[in-house]
Amino acid sequence: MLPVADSPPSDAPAYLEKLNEAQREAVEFGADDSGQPPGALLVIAGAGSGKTNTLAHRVAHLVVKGADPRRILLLTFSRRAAQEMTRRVTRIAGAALGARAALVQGLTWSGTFHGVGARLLREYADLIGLSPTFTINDREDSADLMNLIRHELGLSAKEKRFPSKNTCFSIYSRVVNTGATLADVLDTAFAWCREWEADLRALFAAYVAAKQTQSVLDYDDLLLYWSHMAAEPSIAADLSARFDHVLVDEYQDTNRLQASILLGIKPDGRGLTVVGDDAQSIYSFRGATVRNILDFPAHFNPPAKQVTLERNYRSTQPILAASNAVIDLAAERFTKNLWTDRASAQRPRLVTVADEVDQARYVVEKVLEAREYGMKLKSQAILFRASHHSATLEIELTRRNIPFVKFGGLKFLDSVHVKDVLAVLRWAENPRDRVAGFRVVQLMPGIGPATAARVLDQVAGHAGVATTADAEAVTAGLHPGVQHTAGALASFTPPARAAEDWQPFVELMSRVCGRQSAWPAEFELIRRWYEPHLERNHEDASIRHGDLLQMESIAGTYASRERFLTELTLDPPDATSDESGVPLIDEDYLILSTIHSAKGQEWRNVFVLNGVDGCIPSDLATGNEAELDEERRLLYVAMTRAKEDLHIVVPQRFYVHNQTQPGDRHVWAQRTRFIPAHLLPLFDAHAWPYVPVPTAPTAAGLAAAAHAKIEIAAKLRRMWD
DNA sequence: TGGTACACAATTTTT
DNA sequence: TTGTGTACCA
Repeated sequence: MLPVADSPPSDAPAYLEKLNEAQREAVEFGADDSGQPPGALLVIAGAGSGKTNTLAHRVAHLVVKGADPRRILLLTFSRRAAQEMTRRVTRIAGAALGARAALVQGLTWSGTFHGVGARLLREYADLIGLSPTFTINDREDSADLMNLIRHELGLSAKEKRFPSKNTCFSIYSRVVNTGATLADVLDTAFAWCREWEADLRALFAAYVAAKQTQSVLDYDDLLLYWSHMAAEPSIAADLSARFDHVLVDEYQDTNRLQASILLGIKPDGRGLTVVGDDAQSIYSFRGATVRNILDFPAHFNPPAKQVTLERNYRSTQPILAASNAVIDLAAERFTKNLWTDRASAQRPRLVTVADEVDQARYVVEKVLEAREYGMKLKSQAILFRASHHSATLEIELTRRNIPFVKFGGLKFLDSVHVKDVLAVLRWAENPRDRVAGFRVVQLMPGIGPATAARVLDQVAGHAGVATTADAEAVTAGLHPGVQHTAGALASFTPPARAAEDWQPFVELMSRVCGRQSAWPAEFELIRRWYEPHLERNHEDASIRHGDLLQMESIAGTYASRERFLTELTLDPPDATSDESGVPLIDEDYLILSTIHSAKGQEWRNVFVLNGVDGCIPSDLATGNEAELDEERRLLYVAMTRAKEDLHIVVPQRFYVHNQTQPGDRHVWAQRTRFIPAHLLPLFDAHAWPYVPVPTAPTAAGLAAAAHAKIEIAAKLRRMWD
C-alpha cells in the first residue's frame, strides 16, 4: 500500500480516505489494536448519508484490525440487505487485506434476525427442549393453525362472531413482539375484540401448546425462543462469548423482543454497534418501536457513543429541502437536518392529474421521456403505499410492452399449487406438522377434513410410540418419528373414493420420508405425483406447472431440504413481474415497489403514486397521532429515495368500485395533508396534461358534475356535524 | 365428502 | 368487492 502524502491524519489506511469525518469516526470508534471490544456505539444515519457504506467499512476495518470474521454477528433488516452488506465488506476488506483477503469469507453470521435466530435455535435445540428438525410456519400457515385451534375450542360457533383467524393471529403476534399484555394490546389496537379477552387467552394458550407438540415455530418464535435463550445465563454467556462484535442495521425498525436479544447477548454494550434513523421508522405495525433507538445510549454505563451522519450524498438540494420540510411537521422529531452540496434547479414535481388512468399515462410518458435521455428503466422507480395502488399502472405498462418487476404485495409462495408442494416437503421433514399434513392428505379426491383428521391421528399415534425403528433412525442420522409416517399411512384404510390414489401416495411418502432419493431429486418425485391433482383442480394447470418447474430449478441451488424450506419461508422470492419468471439480470426493466419494500434503495428518477389523503396517509391509519406520524415518515422515506428527479402524482378523482351498475360515481380526492399549502413553494406544482383538450360536455360529464356538487354540499354540511 | 347458497365483515405495509 | 364461515343437500 502506498503511503498517503497529504491528507491530514497521515496514518489513515487508503480505504478510509473517501469517508467524511463523521463516517470515519463511526468506522474507527474503538477499533484499535488492543483486541478489546469497544463500548456500545449508536450511529444515527440520515437518509442517503452512506449508512450501508459506513457499516460495511466498520466491519471491514474491524477485520483489518484483527477481528475474526467468524466471530462477527451482522444483523440486517432483510436478506437482500444482508447480501449487499456482505458483498461490500468483501470488496472493501478484500482490497485492504491483500493476500489475506480470503479471510472475509468467514463472515458467515450475517443475516436477518429471523434467519440467524433459526440457525442458532437448531444449534441449541437439544439444550432448550426443541426438536432440531422443527419446521417454520409462515404467516399463512400460522393463521391456519390458529384457525384449527379456534374450531377445536368451539370458538367459531359462538353466537356473536369471533374475530377471524387473521385478526387472532395479529393480536397474538403483537402481544409477543411488543411485550405488552393482552389487555393493553386489545385496548390500544383491537378495541372491537375487547369482549373476547378470556377466549383469546385460551386460544393463544392452546395455540402455543399445539406448536410445541407439532415441533413447528412461527416467525415470532424465532425471536421469542432466542430472547429466552439470551435471558438464560448459561446460554447467554455462551452466545456472548462466541461473538466479539454484534452490528445491527436499521435499528429503528426493531421491536422490544429484538432489543432484549441484543441486551441479553451484550449486556454491557461492549462490541455492540447499532445503526438507524428514527425519521425512517415505518414498521410499527410489526411491533417496531422508535424507543429502541432513542433509549439506546442510556442503556449503558458509560452511555453509548453517538455519531450522527448528516451529509446526504444521494439527493439534490431541492429534493432534500422538500423532504426535510415534510418530516419537520412531525409532532415528535429528534434528530439532525440533512444537507447536501448537490445543487439543482429542478424542484420536486407535484403533479395534478384527472384520475388514476391519467396518472398511469403521466408516469409512462415521463418514464419513456427519461429513457430517451439515456436513463435506464432500472434507474427509475414507481413507489406506492399499498400494493394494489399500482393496478392501473400495471395494465398500462403491459399494454405498452414496458417490462417491469414489482416488489412487495402478492408473493409467489401464496399461490395454492406452490403451497401444496411445499406442504408435502414440510410434512416429510416434520411429520408432526398438522397444518402441512392436513393440507396434503386433502389433495386427494374423496378425502376431506374429517378423514384427514383421522389420518393425522393415526400418524401421530405411530410417532408417539418409541420402537426399535427409532434407534435405527438415530443411528442412521434421522430424527425419530420420521420413519413412522409411511408405515402409518400404509396401514390406513382410505375411503373407497380415494382408494385408487392412496397407494401412489403411500409410496411417495415412504420414499420421501425415508430419504430414498437425494435432494433435490425428491422434489421432482413430488412434482410428478402432484401433477394429476394439479390438472384436476385447476383450469390453468399449464401455467402453474411452469411455476413448479421453476421452483424445481431453484430447489437445486439449496444444499438440503431443510435449508430449502427454512430459507424459502424466511426469505420468499419477493418480486413478481408481468412475465412468468424474473427477467434476466442484464435486461432493462422498470421497478414498481411498495414504499416499505423500497427501504434502503435509491433511484435517479422516482414517482410516488396517489399523493392523496386516503392513500398517504392510508384511510386505515388516521386513528391517532402516532399512526399519522408513521404515515408521514413513509412519505419521507419515499421522497428521499430520489437522486435527481421526484414526481408526486395527485389524481383528483377516484372511481368508486363497488357500485352495482357500471356508472360514473367517484370521490374527489385531496392532496395529502403532509404537503400543506405553505410547503407548496418547495415544489414545482402543476397540472398534467399541460394543455387540456376542450371537449363539449357529455351527458355523463354533466351527471358527474352534478354528483360532484352533491358531494361538496354534503361535505360542507358534515363540517358541523 | 363436496357442492351450492347465503350472510356478513373487512379492507395496508412484512420477517 | 372479496374473503370467510355456516347451513344444507345430494
